[in-house]
Amino acid sequence: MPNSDLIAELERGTDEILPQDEFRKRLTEATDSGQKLRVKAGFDPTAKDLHLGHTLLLNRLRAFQEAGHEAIFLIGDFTGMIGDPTGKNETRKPLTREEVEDNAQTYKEQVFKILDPDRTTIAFNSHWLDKLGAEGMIRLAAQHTVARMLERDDFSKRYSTQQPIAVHEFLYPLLQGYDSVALQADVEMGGTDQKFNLLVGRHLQGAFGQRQQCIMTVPILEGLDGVQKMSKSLGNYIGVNDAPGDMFGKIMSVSDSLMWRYFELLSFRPLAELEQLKERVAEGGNPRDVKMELGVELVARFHDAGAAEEAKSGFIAQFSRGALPENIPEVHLAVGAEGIPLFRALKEVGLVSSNAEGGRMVDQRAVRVDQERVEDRNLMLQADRTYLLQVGSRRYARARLGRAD
RNA sequence: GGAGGGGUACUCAAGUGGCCAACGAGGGCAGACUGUAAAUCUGCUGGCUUAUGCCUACGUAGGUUCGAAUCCUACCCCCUCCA
Repeated sequence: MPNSDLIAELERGTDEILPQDEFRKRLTEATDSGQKLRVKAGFDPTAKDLHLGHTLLLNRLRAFQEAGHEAIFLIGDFTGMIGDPTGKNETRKPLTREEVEDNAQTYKEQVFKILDPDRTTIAFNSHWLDKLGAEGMIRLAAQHTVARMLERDDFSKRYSTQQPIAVHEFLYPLLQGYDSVALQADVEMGGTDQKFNLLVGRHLQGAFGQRQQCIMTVPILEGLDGVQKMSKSLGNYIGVNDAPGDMFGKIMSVSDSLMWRYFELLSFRPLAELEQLKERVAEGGNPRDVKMELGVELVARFHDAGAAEEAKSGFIAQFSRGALPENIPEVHLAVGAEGIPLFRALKEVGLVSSNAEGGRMVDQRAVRVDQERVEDRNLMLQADRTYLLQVGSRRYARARLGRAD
């Protein structure tokens, strides 16, 4: 019989567990009989870089691992070629075998920052889906009805707003569900947006005469904007591979209300401790300082404690005291004897994407040269000199001007 | 297969012969204010430097016209209803 602390730890940060009493029952059974639960979480190999949103799931998986259960990290190399229909109307280009393997490799490196490699089973669903064949596919498709497919929130929404739905998109939930059959999963977890797919897996296991998996959903983490879900394509993410300074900076740029959300979902601190932090702020403590603690915790998790402290002090130096960042990229430019106008140099150095934008930035008083604000876009930068160029408060470059002739 | 609706910039969305590089909103970027906060306010948000200029861009390809996102023709794609 697992104690209630363990159950709470496994269920921490989840959105829904269906059916919950069955889950607890199976957990008890497994503990009593010394059996391991097979806990599956699938990942689409199209996204190469994991971000903090993905880690919510990994944290749960790790909790199961620590409780002695079997974590199955499923790489959807086959299903990735379809692409989960998440409302984007762009068609995904199929990945080649090499790309999939390449992505899988990158995955592993990132995933094992959280999971214990010795206790993780990695599976590729092409293993069994390649062999399924047209006949198997049709048998599979016969297990579900169009009406039930259309129940999926995403499909019904698109259907009613006259967005296209391709037939093959219906196959995705079926295939993902079949993964659970092939793996004989006891528990499957995913984001709340996966609920439908997870339930299809449960349904299919029943159809194939298996004991049906329990499903566990974790919340979708909001991105840096605090509104949309964290995703790479929206550019509002914190990647697990982000450099310590970037990671820290991104966390600091988050709004205070989002900070609490991040604390709740990402921090490993006990809930009681979070209450204390909230109290501290309520009593007049600066939320910024609390945010720094979150930054330190997360940077330490994905890098190490030393990097975390460095990121923090670097941040304070740069933004609170206005010092220059440490690693300013240096770019060599070859210019004529007359030099180069500022707006053009900004483009050449890569700080802006076009000459026109460079000019605009200067006009908007966003540009500094050697730390002095410049308002003349035509300012000539001389050859044989080095200038520190700055656009806004985050974009820096050192331009070393050599002679072209 | 038939009938109808639709395809405009990062997204949504106006525009139905010149005043359109294209209203507006969102997003993004920048400035002010700050805690690199958030919220708010302001500006910008095709390219070529410096041009009453040129090029690229309103699904694709042609055409009409002094002039087209707007009109015509063909084609492609999406949606709805009918079969």
